[in-house]
Amino acid sequence: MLSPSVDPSPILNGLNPQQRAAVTAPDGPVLVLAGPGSGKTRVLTHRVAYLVRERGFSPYRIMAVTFTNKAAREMRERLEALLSPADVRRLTVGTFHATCARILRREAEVLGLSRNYVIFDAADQIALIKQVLRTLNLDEKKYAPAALRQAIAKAKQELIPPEAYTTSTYYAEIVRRVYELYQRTLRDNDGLDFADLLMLTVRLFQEHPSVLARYQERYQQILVDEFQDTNTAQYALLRLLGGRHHNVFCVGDEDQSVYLWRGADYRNLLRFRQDFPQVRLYLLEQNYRSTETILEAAQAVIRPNPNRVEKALFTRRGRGPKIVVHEAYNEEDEARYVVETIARLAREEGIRPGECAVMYRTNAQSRALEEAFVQAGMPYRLVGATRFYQRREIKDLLAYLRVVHTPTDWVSMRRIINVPPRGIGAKTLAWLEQTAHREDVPVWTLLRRVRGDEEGPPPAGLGSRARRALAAFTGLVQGWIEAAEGLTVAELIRRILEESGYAAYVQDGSEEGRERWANILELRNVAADYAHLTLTDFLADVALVSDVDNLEETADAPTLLTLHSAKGLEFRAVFITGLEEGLLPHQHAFEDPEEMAEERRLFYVGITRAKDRLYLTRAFRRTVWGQSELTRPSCFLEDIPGELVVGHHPGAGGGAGGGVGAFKEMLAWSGASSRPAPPPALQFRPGQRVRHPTFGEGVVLESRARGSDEEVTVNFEEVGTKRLLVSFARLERAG
DNA sequence: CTAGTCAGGCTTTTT
DNA sequence: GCCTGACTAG
Repeated sequence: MLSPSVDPSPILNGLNPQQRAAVTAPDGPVLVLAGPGSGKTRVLTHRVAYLVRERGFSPYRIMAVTFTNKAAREMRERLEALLSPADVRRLTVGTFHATCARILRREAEVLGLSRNYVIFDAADQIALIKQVLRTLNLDEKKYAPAALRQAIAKAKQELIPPEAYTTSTYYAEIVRRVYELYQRTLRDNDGLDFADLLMLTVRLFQEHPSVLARYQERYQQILVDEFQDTNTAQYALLRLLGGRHHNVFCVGDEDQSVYLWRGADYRNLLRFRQDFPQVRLYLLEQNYRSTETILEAAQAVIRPNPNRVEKALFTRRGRGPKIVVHEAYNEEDEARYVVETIARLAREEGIRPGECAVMYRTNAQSRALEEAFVQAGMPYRLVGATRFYQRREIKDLLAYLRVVHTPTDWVSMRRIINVPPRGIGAKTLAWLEQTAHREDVPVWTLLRRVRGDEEGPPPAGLGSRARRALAAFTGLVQGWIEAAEGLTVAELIRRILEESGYAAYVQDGSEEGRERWANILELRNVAADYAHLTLTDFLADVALVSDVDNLEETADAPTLLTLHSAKGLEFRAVFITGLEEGLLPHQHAFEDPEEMAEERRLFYVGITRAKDRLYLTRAFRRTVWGQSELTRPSCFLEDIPGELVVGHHPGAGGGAGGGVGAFKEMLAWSGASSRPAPPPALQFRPGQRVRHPTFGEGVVLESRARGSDEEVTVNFEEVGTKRLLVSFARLERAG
């Protein structure tokens, strides 16, 4: 293991020549074009370590920008092996958004911004847009808040403020008017949305050259991961910050650009080469992740995309097993196939469930999969969909905290002013909004007048019941504001939960209520973990974390996630489900070749997550909005060479004609006959007593072969009837 | 004012 | 098929 040739620098140990060249690149702009699994993160990390240890840069002068918080955390962890803890702490490592948030907090005054601004996430933005629509007397049925949000975000990403928003259509005129009032209301509430974080930082630097100069001097080395995903604002930021020292080190892969819709522009790769003419180019073509079979399939899938530079990717991992294409009857059958195969992989190939991932195009597809996992009694980890921070109870509690933090935040207050119900209804709300608007004061001021805390015109037009309800609510908030000073965030949460009646409101005795309460306790635990954080910091951090960031590595359970969230991750076995026309590629892509190219890249990202085994599945019938419909295999499947694949390869066309009865379809569905199922010897019999580690003891009701596995139905004493797969559920005979 | 029922729209993808 | 918003009875 010990090599006789002593390498002078441990930082370069174990790097291949291509990686080494990139890591040791001389000063000046650098662009590393890296294929999937080529050790991008490694190169980035080692470059940072190299700059500190070999080139003598202070960690304080280095900024590394990643795409997700998870990537940032991973980078820090890797750096801890190469640098001293003190050095790692002094580095600036984070996402664009988090980094900008910090800069803005520090420089708030220059921009005339409140230092205690609150970050509005997508749901908050929607709520605010709805409020704006009401004020402007616009019908939210006609002007979808989600579409308006998208339009506003797009403008901000392109650094277009409301006053510069030009319009040529009636709809665009509406957008402009909504954007204008949205932005004003946002500021009145001391709020910044995601796009603001970037746009305002760019503006800060553009309009205040002395501030820019300070940051240029501080960050002499800038490193960027996933460069292909930068949008106009982010790129402008890089250009500004790197404008003096030109030491911008970008790593990216245009074939993995999947955020066009979010404003990402892979043409920034070209722009970068124009704006920094002395840029040095490095290629990383060796793939360390996947087998030859998987890598070849991936390249075959991406090749048809126009205007790309072909990379000569290669791997030394050997051929590996073939890719399995599986056609299931419907989405439930597809999900069962996935669960059973994961079980089989664990049994026969030593691939742990935790090393498997199940991917899909849309979040809606996760339901059928989840149900299959639950039925089999197999734990799973779900990324996205019902995101923790988007759950109602979490948003409610955060709204309470925000109100205590900034009582003039009407968007948050509106959310919880009557949750739990305390007699403040629609009429009272309308009165508050109108009066506040008419007198041009925050609602909070009005509330204080109602309670008599503040001098002002008497509140006319309020009934005595409403008045009492409002005064009581104001008293609660006032109490928390006063208490907040001396309390940790966790203690404040405890008090709010109790005094607001929210605890009792959630714990209504139902199963759902228990779950919600558990989520609330989890948030309180998060707060307790960060006991040193002030309420301001806590709220800021919470708004910027996403689900992938908190992916626990420990539990041995498969991960369910969208293809988008899969970026940057790797798994021994990957299942890509729903390979159907209209789903992958998605319906929206058919009119626009650009979008179609992005769908292809998305599929490419999915394939290249797999190290050893790749499964591509589809359902012959799929339920869309409660209607079961026939599907057609994804056109992408045809691009994978037949010799890389076993199983059902399209070409003969799976879709049966219309007017065929369900029974005939079942026969026509080739998967039905081609599934070999040698029934295993059954281990359990009805009547037997069994024990399960989490469900406790129970009696077997039924046991039957399911594929190559055994499915047992058990009536547990504590939790009732469950269906379990023997290979997963750690079921023992008892009694 | 609340709690219940019902109709209609909805699904890309996320920092 | 699920969630949101509108409507209705108490």
